[in-house]
Amino acid sequence: MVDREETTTAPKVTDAALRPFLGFNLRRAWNVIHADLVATLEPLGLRMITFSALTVIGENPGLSQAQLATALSVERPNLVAVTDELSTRGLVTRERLASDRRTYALKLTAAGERLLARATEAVRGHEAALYEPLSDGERQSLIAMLQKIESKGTGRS
Amino acid sequence: MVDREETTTAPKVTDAALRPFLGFNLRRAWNVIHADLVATLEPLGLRMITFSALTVIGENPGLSQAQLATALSVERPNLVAVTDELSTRGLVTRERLASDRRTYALKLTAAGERLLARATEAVRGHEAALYEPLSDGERQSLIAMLQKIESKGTGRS
DNA sequence: CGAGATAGATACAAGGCATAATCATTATAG
DNA sequence: CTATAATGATTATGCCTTGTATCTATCTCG
Repeated sequence: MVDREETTTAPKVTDAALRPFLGFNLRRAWNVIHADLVATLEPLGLRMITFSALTVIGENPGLSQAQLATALSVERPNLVAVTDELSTRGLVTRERLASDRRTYALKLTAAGERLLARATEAVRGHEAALYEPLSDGERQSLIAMLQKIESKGTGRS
Repeated sequence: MVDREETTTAPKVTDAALRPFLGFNLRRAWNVIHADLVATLEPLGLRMITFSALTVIGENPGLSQAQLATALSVERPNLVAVTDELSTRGLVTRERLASDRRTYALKLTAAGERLLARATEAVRGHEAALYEPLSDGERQSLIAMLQKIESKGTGRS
């Protein structure tokens, strides 16, 4: 076999030049969280978007799909499949408002409440594992810093 | 116009139930950074992936495409279009290695070096604006915490 | 009533990202 | 030395997510 080392130049490839950038580190951390979160929700038959939708509906019963889309920062058309799925699975009810028959009032069913409770617990556990190297104070400060960064933008992706 | 308040139920939709989750805040912060970063690189004719590639090539001259793919956490096939573009634009050279004529040695051209320098400066400015609400110490601690979270994962998305 | 706006839905296009298969080259085994 | 396996680069392909344009039904306002 041939000597793998070039003996003259860099034998290992580094990303040190990208490490000082906040965006790079944020993206990599997101990759880790995302992969773990998907694995956490998959046994419950949920995706990130359906879990988020359940959470916001549970917090704001009776809201419309347009309001939900705004809260989740997704376009209205992309929410249709989500509410269809949640409705078909019997997790959410869509009732027409008497005052405005264009809009739906979204509410969790009893099954939706139960699944949301289970999913919330699962996600808490998932986050606790990722949070593990951080102290309580660090976690709070991390979220606070992320929100400060978020506030610098217009809010849309 | 009609009174927007329902006077009986929640007039505003909140995402307070999602705010305690690290993943939610991270994703929102990423959206802001991503949108601003795209806008920053667009005038230079760069995308995130091409900027990252230029940076890593500049830091590791002579590396192969497989090494670059690993460093950037992208699949090899998806890197072909990137190196094609950089090569066509005269920013990067692809030279066959005499020792192994399968692999390319990627290097920046003089034009590539110049564009990378300009882009790096632009991205630094972009990040400085987003960083603005944070102190120097907070920025270091933020990146350190993100790297701790990243280290909890397997590294793949 | 008629113009304009809004909620939801549909259709469609574009980008990101992963897999499988292919080709050329190199390494390894008999 | 020849056959086989392994690797770098490439192509083709498909999935998933997300955005835009458009349509219908309904509501508000003049």
